[in-house]
Order: sequence, then structure tokens, then C-alpha cells
Amino acid sequence: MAEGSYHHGNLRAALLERAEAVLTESGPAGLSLRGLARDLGVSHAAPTRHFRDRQALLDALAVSGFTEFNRRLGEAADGPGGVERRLEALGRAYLGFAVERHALLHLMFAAKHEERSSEELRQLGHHSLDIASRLLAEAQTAGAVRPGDPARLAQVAFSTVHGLAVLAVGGLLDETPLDEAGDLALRVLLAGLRPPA
Amino acid sequence: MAEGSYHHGNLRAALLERAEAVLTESGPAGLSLRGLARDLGVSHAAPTRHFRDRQALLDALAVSGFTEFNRRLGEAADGPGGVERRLEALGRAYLGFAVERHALLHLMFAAKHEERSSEELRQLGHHSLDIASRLLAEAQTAGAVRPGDPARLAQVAFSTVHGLAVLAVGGLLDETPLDEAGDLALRVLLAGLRPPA
DNA sequence: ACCTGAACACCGTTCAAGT
DNA sequence: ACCTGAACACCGTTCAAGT
Repeated sequence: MAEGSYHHGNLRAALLERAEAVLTESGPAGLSLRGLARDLGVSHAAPTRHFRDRQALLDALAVSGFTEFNRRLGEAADGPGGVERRLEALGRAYLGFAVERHALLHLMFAAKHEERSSEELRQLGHHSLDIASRLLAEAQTAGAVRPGDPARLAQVAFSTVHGLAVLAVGGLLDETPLDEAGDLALRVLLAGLRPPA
Repeated sequence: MAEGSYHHGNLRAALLERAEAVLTESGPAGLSLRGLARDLGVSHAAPTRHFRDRQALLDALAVSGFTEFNRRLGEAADGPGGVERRLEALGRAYLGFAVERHALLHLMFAAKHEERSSEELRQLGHHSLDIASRLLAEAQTAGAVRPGDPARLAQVAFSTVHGLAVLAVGGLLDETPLDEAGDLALRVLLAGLRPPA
């Protein structure tokens, strides 16, 4: 239980959870510490005990988002099947997360972060790229992907998938279902990565 | 001249210009109507004469950004050279704008817009995609690009370039110069778009 | 037309004080 | 440890009033 140990019990986790919901519903402009405190029934100063300021809460949310994101990417990369199938699964895992939790993904990739936690965020971002990089290196030895620095190829692969997610969330895809757009994007990407004949 | 006709002369344009600068320097959180008014030496209520509210100013900025963006894309698409060279130029024009004016591009593709102007923004966004679509259709008849709905292929092409720009601005590219990352991304993309052998 | 100045309800942040 | 309540300096928005 541990509910209501003092006034709330687990204010930190509750703040993060509520913050993502508000971010998803109303965007960054609609998120205020005072509003969160109201929603959770604590005084407006209570969040300060857990997050030094508004940005610290956003950073913590980005960190927890990246952790979950990387967990999902790793799962796809280590899944069943040959390397090409796992590359595809990786792309789909990315797109799935991006659409499901687009507010969070946006926060994760936003440029502005507090000095003190940006290092952790950068490392988490690198880990995402490393997962793709590792899989691409495996695909290279299998002869399914062109030679070249796999880290750079991972940047290209991420670009395609990330850009598609942004277009989808921004409404630029119109009536095209994301699944179909994702299919085509992954097909074009994998064809482009294949070794030149 | 027309400077200082009443108090400022061209407050609307001055607000937009200053707003983009603030957005670039300090991000959306650092942008306030009151701050802009202070910077320009007018009362805090003066901006309301030109923009009903904060969002209206952001929308107007996004519209002007898209107009310039589309102008540049159109220039690249109608430039000299064969269709493949112009496709490359289109990609470079996109990346150039994205990095030069990343705060503006971000605003342009942000999902949240006022009801009354989102239609105009959507149309401008479509026009960007149409430029790519038109060029891809031309490349298809020249046999340089695989068959299929050029509008969908344009979505894929935009995804790659847009995603790369986001990664660059977000600091995920590390020491990789954007030019090099852009080269590789465009090469992979164009290879992926080529008709299957 | 265009801008001012006061007003209102919000916000982030700080800090002494309570339990 | 964790939270409260008051305080301060900000903010967006509105509106009567000035020129």
C-alpha cells in the first residue's frame, strides 16, 4: 500500500505520471507545477521537494522515457528471426513508441536540457543509436548491408524513422495510415542500405 | 522610412523578427509577449493589436517560415541539372534551412496550432510535400525512381531529411559534421528510391 | 488606427514554519 | 523527511481610456 504515508506517499512518481498525461493532452505550455500539485491534492510548493524546478521534472521524465524506449528497442533487436527481420522489428518498435507516446518522445529529443542532467540524457540517446549500430554491424557481416561506419548508418536509419514519426504526429501524413507509411519507409530504407550490386 | 509613425511604425514585423530571435536563443519557454514588448520599447498590451494572443503570433511566425521554406525548396527543385541532381539539391535546401533556422522549423512542424490558422499551415505543409512529390514523379518517368504513389515517396524522403535535421539539432550527431551525415543520408535515400534491379 | 495603464488570475521559485 | 502558506516577481489577457 504505502498510500498516504505522509500526505501522498509517492509524490515523485505521481508527478511524473501526471506530467506525461498533461503533456500528451495539452502540450508543454499546458504543463505547470502548480497545476500538477492541484491535480494531486498537494500544496503548490510540494513538487519542489522532488524536483528543484520545472525543467528538472521534464528532464526526469525524459530520462524515464529514454529508459523505457531503449528497453523496447533492445527487445526488438534481440528478438527472433534473421538480422533483416530484426532490423524491421527495430523500426517498428521505434514507430510504435513514437506514436503511442509522442509527447514523451518529443521531450526526449528536445534540445534544451538542464546542464546537470543533459549528460545522462545524451548517454541514453547514444544507447538508442548503439542498439541500431550493433544490429547494422551484424547485418554487414551477413552481407545484407553496405559497408561503412555502422554508427553513421544508424544515424541515417534513425533519421528516417524519427522523421516519419514527426510527420505523423504533425498531421502531415493525412489519410495515409502510419503502418503503410512505415512499411514503405522501412522498405526504402532497407533497400538503400543494401550493398550496391 | 515610416519609422516611428506612431510609436513604432511597423510593430507587427518587428515582433515577428524579434520573436524568432528569442525562440532561437531561448526556446519557446523564453518567449513572452511582455518580453517582446519590452525589447521593442512598447507597452505590454501593444502586441495584442497585431496578434490576438501568444499562439496567434506563433502561428504567424510559422506561416512566414513555411512561405520562405517553400520558396527555397521550389528554387532547388527548379534549379539546373538533371532530376537526380535536383533531388539532391532539394534535400540540401531542406537541411540548410533546418539547421539555419531550427527553432522556426520546429515551430512549423509542431502539432499544436490555433484552429483558425491551422488550415493555412496545413496547406503550406502540403505544398512542401508537393514540391518533392512533383520532382519524384519526374524522376519516375526518367526511370530514376521506383514506381508507386509519388506523394507517399515524398513522405519517406521528407522523413529522412527531417529526422536528420532533428537529430542534428538535438545533438545526437556528435562529432559527425551535418554535411557528411547529409551526404550519406541522401545517398542511402536515393539508392533506396531507385527502381529494383 | 494604434497604443497606454490598470486590473485580474495565473505562474515559478523561495523560505520560514509546521508535523 | 516531507509538506504548508505567504511572499515576490513574473506572465497572458482584457478593457477603459488616451492621441
